[in-house]
Amino acid sequence: MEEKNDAAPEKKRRGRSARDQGLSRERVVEAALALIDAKGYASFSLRDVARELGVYPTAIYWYVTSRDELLVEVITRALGDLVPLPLPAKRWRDWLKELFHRYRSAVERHPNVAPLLGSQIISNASMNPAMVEAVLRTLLAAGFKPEELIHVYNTVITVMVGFVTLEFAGHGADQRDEWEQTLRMRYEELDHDAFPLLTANMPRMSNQAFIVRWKGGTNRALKQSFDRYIDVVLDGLQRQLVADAETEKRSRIESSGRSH
Amino acid sequence: MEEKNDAAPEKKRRGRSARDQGLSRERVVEAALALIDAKGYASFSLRDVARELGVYPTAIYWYVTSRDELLVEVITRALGDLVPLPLPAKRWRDWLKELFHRYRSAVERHPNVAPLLGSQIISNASMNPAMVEAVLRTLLAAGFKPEELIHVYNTVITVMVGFVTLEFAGHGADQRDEWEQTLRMRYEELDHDAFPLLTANMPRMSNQAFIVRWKGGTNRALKQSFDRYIDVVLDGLQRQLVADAETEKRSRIESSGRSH
DNA sequence: ACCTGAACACCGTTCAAGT
DNA sequence: ACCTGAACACCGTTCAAGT
Repeated sequence: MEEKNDAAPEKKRRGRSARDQGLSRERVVEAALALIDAKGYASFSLRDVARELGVYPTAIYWYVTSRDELLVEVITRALGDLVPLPLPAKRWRDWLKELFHRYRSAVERHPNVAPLLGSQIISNASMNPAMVEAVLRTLLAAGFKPEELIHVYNTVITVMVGFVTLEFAGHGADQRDEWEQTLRMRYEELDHDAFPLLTANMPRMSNQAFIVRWKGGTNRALKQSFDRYIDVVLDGLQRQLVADAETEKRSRIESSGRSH
Repeated sequence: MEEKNDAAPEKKRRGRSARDQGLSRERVVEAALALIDAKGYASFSLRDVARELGVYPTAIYWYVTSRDELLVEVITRALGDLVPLPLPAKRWRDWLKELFHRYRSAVERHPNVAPLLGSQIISNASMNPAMVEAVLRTLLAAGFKPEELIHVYNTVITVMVGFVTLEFAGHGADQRDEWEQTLRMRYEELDHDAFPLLTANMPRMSNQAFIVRWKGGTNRALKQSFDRYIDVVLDGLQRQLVADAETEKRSRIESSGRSH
């Protein structure tokens, strides 16, 4: 147990010498992200941030208007710049692949922010329009039609966010120990007759497949799955591109046939 | 503002006549889900559940050991039975499609639970092994090789969970009004020269595309995107299946060629 | 302008006590 | 067995006051 008190903030600087030249929005955000990295999101509090900075909790409000606004800034900082350098139009697959990898790397560096990525308001506010613009540019250049642009765009964003959220959310130093046992036992005591495939595949699935997980930490199998997942989606998108081009060609031939 | 007090629980039954024949785990979970449906997840508290049931907050602990355990039960109840009826092996695409639609429908009925789906521990604990088993059976029957089963499985789970989490999370009666303004303004004041594609596509994107959203509520464009997304992934998976079958056939021919 | 300090209205959870 | 009742150690946020 740590000593926590509501009284005067500690005047002794903790390690990184807080409050040396006063607070700033930057330093508040930095401290918040550091706390989430260290102790997880579940136990995150503004009061802890204040304690870490050696100030009263209410001092935070001079720099951010609410907890949510602070969290938006934290995610923005954690994600960093996601937009890859421009590539020739034909290399749209490579460009998207790099975008996905950049996003995953960012979350891998700050896995405890993952539970926040599911929360739309916070997630939306922390993504910058430049990224949206760049995705649209890439997709249009690749040849996707304006009418279906929105659906392809939505697919791209889900692919970027969905897997990684699931991969990293709910880990960290939080309280996982109790759940670890419960979940592990649930799968250990599984009936072989009722769940033949699941029990047979337990060695290759446990802690390497979604749902069948109870331990945190990074995991090579999931990284592989992520790459495979990306390839599946890009294959699917390319197939659509080809199909569209063909129907277009066909309809051009038909209409020119009619006109003669 | 509602009247909230820490004193004695209200004895007057609220609407649905709470406490008629005593509490039960079932009734606690039901009340919790009803509260989340009505007021959103952000403001959810055990104490509110107790108030709704007309008991002291601590009475809840006779039926669940913690807030997290209650939330797991809530998700389990909200998701319901996801496993589709068995289909012939060749119809694996239809089976998966129905699984995805069942999941989406469940979350659509209880959109306020969406932020919880990102949190692994809760999400994992609320999904039953029967679903995992059924997915494995379908994928193996479809012809996916045991070595890559885990990656295809992980892809399937992400597709099921990822899009819908993003689609519904962060909505409901919560506190969205303040953010609504902030986000709307951000996109309204966007520079046309710096973001030509985004500004040009605002009419078809605003509140219908991920990130470029500020209003809650269900949305037809996103449902369409979901269906397109599913098709893209299924196309990608089928392509892999075909590619695998071909390399296998080729290697069989080669080896038989060598043996003769 | 920037922070203190007190206060308000909440939380989840523990534990002893009642019936 | 099931719930009350008090208590503990927290929260986010508002607002007046200090410097």
